[in-house]
Amino acid sequence: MSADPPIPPHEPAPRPSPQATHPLEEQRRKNRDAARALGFDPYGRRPEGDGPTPLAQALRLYDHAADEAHKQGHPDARPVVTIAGRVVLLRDNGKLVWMTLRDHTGDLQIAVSARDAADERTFELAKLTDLGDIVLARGPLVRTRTGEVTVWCKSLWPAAKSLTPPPDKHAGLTDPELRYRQRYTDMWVNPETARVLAARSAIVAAVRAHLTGAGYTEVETPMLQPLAGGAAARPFVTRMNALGIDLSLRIAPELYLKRLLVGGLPRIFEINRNFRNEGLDRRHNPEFTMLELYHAFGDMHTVMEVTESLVRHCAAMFAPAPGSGPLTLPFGDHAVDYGPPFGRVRYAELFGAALGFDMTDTARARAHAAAHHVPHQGLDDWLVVNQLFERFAEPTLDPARPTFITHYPAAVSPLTRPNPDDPTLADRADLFIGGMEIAPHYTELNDPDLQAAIFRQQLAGQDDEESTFRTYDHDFIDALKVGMPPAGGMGLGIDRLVMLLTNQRSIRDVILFPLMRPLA
RNA sequence: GAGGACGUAGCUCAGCUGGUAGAGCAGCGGACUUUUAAUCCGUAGGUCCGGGGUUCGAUCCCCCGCGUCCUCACCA
Repeated sequence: MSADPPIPPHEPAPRPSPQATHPLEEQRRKNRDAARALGFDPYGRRPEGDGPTPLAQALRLYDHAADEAHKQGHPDARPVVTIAGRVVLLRDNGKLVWMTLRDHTGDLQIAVSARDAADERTFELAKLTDLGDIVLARGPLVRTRTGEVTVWCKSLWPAAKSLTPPPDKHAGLTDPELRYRQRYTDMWVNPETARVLAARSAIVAAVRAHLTGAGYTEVETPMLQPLAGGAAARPFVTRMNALGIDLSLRIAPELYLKRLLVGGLPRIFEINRNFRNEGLDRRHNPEFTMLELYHAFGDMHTVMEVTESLVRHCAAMFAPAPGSGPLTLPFGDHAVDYGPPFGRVRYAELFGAALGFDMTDTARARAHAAAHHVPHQGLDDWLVVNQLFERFAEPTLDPARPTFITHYPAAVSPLTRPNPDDPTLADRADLFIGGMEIAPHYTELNDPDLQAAIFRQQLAGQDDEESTFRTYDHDFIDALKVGMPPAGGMGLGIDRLVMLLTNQRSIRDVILFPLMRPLA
């Protein structure tokens, strides 16, 4: 390998006239053009060989003995590396320019000395480099007087000019709006952002590996659906020109996954986006990522075990001391304990403890709702009870202890099989962690007549804004008539899981590009 | 959808009772070959979110709009 520029310079590209270019950008254009005049391509090409060594890896290649030997005048045996990174700090010391480079693995310092650079123009390039530029550097690894491993550059090449001035090198980019709108800047300026987004990838990969290893098949079902079913939510509607019909973006994959159970796939999961036409807040983005999983010849308890092991498995990846001590991770002011077993509490029990009366006392429930400005007018009794439950009972759960709420009322669980011992209860369990609903679990309904009756009943309450189900999916009933094996099902909010495991209080911090209102 | 807070230099932020705007970093010029948010000297940089109103005068007070955040509602 030679130290020659990996790319030939080419002619300066004609640039559209900058009518009102910001002076800071104008200066950077000048610096870029000056580098061009030195014979460098400011938008370089791939370097020779296998490409640059990641910074963390380059750092580990430092050879102390070789460095010392060289300092005492012995032949130079120091490892030479080619690296690339974004310039995040720049200290021009006259005839010696220091830069801190950053890539996805970390930071590494380089130095360009007028004495030791391969040629004068390399040193001149260092003087023309701006914060935010991406550069390629090549040279031996040394340790400075103050002990920092540094690439002592023989060569330096531009890889990409940054015409946009970067945020404050110390304060960084803190304005949430700018962070979300300019994620590309946020990602390299704020290491915390990079950490969270890398964690998200790791979590999704771990979920896939864990489930695939446990014998589940990953499938993909329609995002565009003639009838958006499987959950209680307003869908987004879009137009399909070729068929002249409206389609909904899916609110849940459930009804399709169950068709696959009918078709004979016994253990399936899907990780994909759902779209719900509702408001935004700290816990809600209109599109969010959901894991949904079905297990034939299982039930609610089967999939609860899957969730518990899955969540614990993912939590363990972020535990400070893997394999030893309690498995706790911080979430806000809490230390959430992911150790076994997760808590379990019956819906009725939690309701009674929080409200002070039995949930079957519907008259009292209505009175209580009225007294506390909880929506109740025009709602069925059970929906009133559920309103009270969500308002007063859910918050009494310990946020630091993952807990399943079990034995939900059947009336608020339309796709769930009623409990065989008490048909007013549904075989459903919701996992709560950190004050958030993370994953519901169900023993699925596979009786087509019962399902059809529930659809019809839900449809009857159509004018009622709170009515949970709006559509009668005939094809789904037809599928159930073919015969669906008994099954357990669950859905797990991936974004919320990532929030928990990375200690982020806003869902927008775990989504690469959260929805923002367009600028005018 | 409702209420509250906020919007000032590229970034992070000050700005008193209404009197025409400041700092740090970044930039530019200069000094400096082992720096660490380098340092030192000098210097430039503004639609005070937009529009209207009150006032002799508005970054500041009032109204409307836009955007963000927080709380609530819907929802997972």
